[in-house]
Amino acid sequence: MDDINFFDKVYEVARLIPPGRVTSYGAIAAYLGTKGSSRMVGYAMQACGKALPPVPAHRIVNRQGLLTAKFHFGGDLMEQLLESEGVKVIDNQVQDFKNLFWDPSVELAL
DNA sequence: CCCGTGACGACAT
DNA sequence: TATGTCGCCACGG
Repeated sequence: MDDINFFDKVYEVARLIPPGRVTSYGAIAAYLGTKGSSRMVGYAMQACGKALPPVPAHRIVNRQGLLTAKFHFGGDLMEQLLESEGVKVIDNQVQDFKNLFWDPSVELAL
Protein backbone atom coordinates (compact mmCIF):
# COMPACT_ATOMS: atom_id res chain seq x y z
CA MET A 1 0.00 0.00 0.00
CA ASP A 2 3.02 2.24 0.21
CA ASP A 3 4.01 1.79 -3.39
CA ILE A 4 0.98 3.59 -4.72
CA ASN A 5 0.74 7.34 -5.02
CA PHE A 6 -1.56 9.62 -3.09
CA PHE A 7 -3.86 9.89 -6.07
CA ASP A 8 -4.17 6.11 -6.33
CA LYS A 9 -4.99 5.89 -2.63
CA VAL A 10 -7.79 8.37 -3.16
CA TYR A 11 -9.06 6.37 -6.12
CA GLU A 12 -8.96 3.15 -4.11
CA VAL A 13 -11.04 4.55 -1.28
CA ALA A 14 -13.38 6.21 -3.75
CA ARG A 15 -14.04 2.87 -5.40
CA LEU A 16 -14.85 1.40 -2.00
CA ILE A 17 -17.79 3.77 -1.60
CA PRO A 18 -20.94 1.60 -1.60
CA PRO A 19 -23.78 2.44 -4.03
CA GLY A 20 -26.34 4.88 -2.71
CA ARG A 21 -23.77 6.35 -0.34
CA VAL A 22 -21.65 9.48 -0.41
CA THR A 23 -18.51 10.66 1.31
CA SER A 24 -16.54 13.85 1.69
CA TYR A 25 -13.09 14.88 0.52
CA GLY A 26 -11.98 15.50 4.08
CA ALA A 27 -13.11 12.05 5.19
CA ILE A 28 -10.99 10.41 2.51
CA ALA A 29 -8.08 12.72 3.21
CA ALA A 30 -8.31 11.95 6.92
CA TYR A 31 -8.45 8.22 6.20
CA LEU A 32 -5.29 8.55 4.12
CA GLY A 33 -3.66 10.41 6.99
CA THR A 34 -3.58 13.72 5.14
CA LYS A 35 -6.48 15.38 6.91
CA GLY A 36 -5.27 18.87 6.01
CA SER A 37 -4.89 17.97 2.37
CA SER A 38 -8.57 17.66 1.56
CA ARG A 39 -7.90 19.78 -1.52
CA MET A 40 -5.57 17.14 -2.87
CA VAL A 41 -8.46 14.66 -2.80
CA GLY A 42 -10.52 16.95 -4.96
CA TYR A 43 -7.53 17.57 -7.18
CA ALA A 44 -7.08 13.82 -7.57
CA MET A 45 -10.72 13.52 -8.51
CA GLN A 46 -10.17 16.00 -11.28
CA ALA A 47 -7.72 13.55 -12.78
CA CYS A 48 -9.90 10.53 -11.95
CA GLY A 49 -11.31 10.77 -15.44
CA LYS A 50 -8.17 9.10 -16.76
CA ALA A 51 -7.93 6.61 -13.90
CA LEU A 52 -8.69 2.94 -14.50
CA PRO A 53 -10.98 1.51 -13.46
CA PRO A 54 -13.11 4.67 -13.45
CA VAL A 55 -13.68 6.24 -10.05
CA PRO A 56 -17.27 6.98 -8.86
CA ALA A 57 -16.43 10.59 -8.21
CA HIS A 58 -20.12 11.42 -8.31
CA ARG A 59 -20.36 9.80 -4.87
CA ILE A 60 -17.95 12.33 -3.45
CA VAL A 61 -19.29 15.61 -2.17
CA ASN A 62 -18.01 18.30 0.14
CA ARG A 63 -18.46 18.43 3.90
CA GLN A 64 -21.81 20.18 3.49
CA GLY A 65 -23.16 17.47 1.19
CA LEU A 66 -23.02 20.00 -1.61
CA LEU A 67 -22.39 18.70 -5.14
CA THR A 68 -19.37 20.89 -5.78
CA ALA A 69 -18.18 18.40 -8.40
CA LYS A 70 -21.35 18.75 -10.41
CA PHE A 71 -19.93 21.80 -12.13
CA HIS A 72 -17.02 19.66 -13.31
CA PHE A 73 -19.15 16.72 -14.43
CA GLY A 74 -21.14 19.08 -16.53
CA GLY A 75 -24.88 19.64 -16.27
CA ASP A 76 -27.05 17.37 -14.15
CA LEU A 77 -25.03 14.23 -14.83
CA MET A 78 -23.85 13.94 -11.24
CA GLU A 79 -27.35 14.36 -9.86
CA GLN A 80 -28.68 11.77 -12.28
CA LEU A 81 -26.04 9.24 -11.23
CA LEU A 82 -26.71 9.81 -7.53
CA GLU A 83 -30.48 9.62 -7.85
CA SER A 84 -29.99 6.54 -9.98
CA GLU A 85 -28.49 4.94 -6.88
CA GLY A 86 -31.26 6.17 -4.64
CA VAL A 87 -29.64 9.35 -3.39
CA LYS A 88 -32.00 12.33 -3.37
CA VAL A 89 -30.36 15.50 -4.62
CA ILE A 90 -32.03 18.88 -4.41
CA ASP A 91 -30.44 22.20 -5.26
CA ASN A 92 -26.99 20.60 -5.66
CA GLN A 93 -27.37 19.30 -2.14
CA VAL A 94 -27.61 15.67 -0.96
CA GLN A 95 -30.77 15.09 1.05
CA ASP A 96 -30.36 13.17 4.31
CA PHE A 97 -26.65 13.56 3.74
CA LYS A 98 -25.83 12.78 7.34
CA ASN A 99 -27.56 9.43 6.99
CA LEU A 100 -26.01 8.60 3.62
CA PHE A 101 -22.56 9.72 4.69
CA TRP A 102 -19.98 6.95 4.31
CA ASP A 103 -16.90 7.47 6.43
CA PRO A 104 -13.98 5.23 5.32
CA SER A 105 -12.22 5.54 8.69
CA VAL A 106 -15.42 4.19 10.27
CA GLU A 107 -16.91 1.84 7.70
CA LEU A 108 -13.54 0.35 6.86
CA ALA A 109 -12.68 0.66 10.57
CA LEU A 110 -9.17 -0.54 9.92
C1' DC B 1 12.69 27.80 -10.57
C1' DC B 2 8.80 30.87 -9.12
C1' DC B 3 3.82 32.00 -9.11
C1' DG B 4 -0.96 31.11 -9.38
C1' DT B 5 -4.68 28.01 -9.00
C1' DG B 6 -7.80 24.56 -6.98
C1' DA B 7 -13.89 18.93 -6.94
C1' DC B 8 -11.93 21.50 0.80
C1' DG B 9 -11.88 22.26 5.67
C1' DA B 10 -11.17 24.34 10.07
C1' DC B 11 -10.73 28.41 12.71
C1' DA B 12 -11.26 33.35 13.70
C1' DT B 13 -13.99 37.44 13.69
C1' DT C 1 -25.17 31.89 12.16
C1' DA C 2 -22.64 34.03 8.35
C1' DT C 3 -18.50 35.75 6.19
C1' DG C 4 -13.57 36.04 5.73
C1' DT C 5 -8.90 34.18 5.90
C1' DC C 6 -5.31 30.69 6.16
C1' DG C 7 -3.40 26.15 5.45
C1' DC C 8 -2.59 22.08 2.76
C1' DC C 9 0.22 20.06 -1.43
C1' DA C 10 0.41 18.86 -6.28
C1' DC C 11 0.40 20.48 -11.01
C1' DG C 12 0.45 23.74 -15.03
C1' DG C 13 2.27 27.80 -17.13
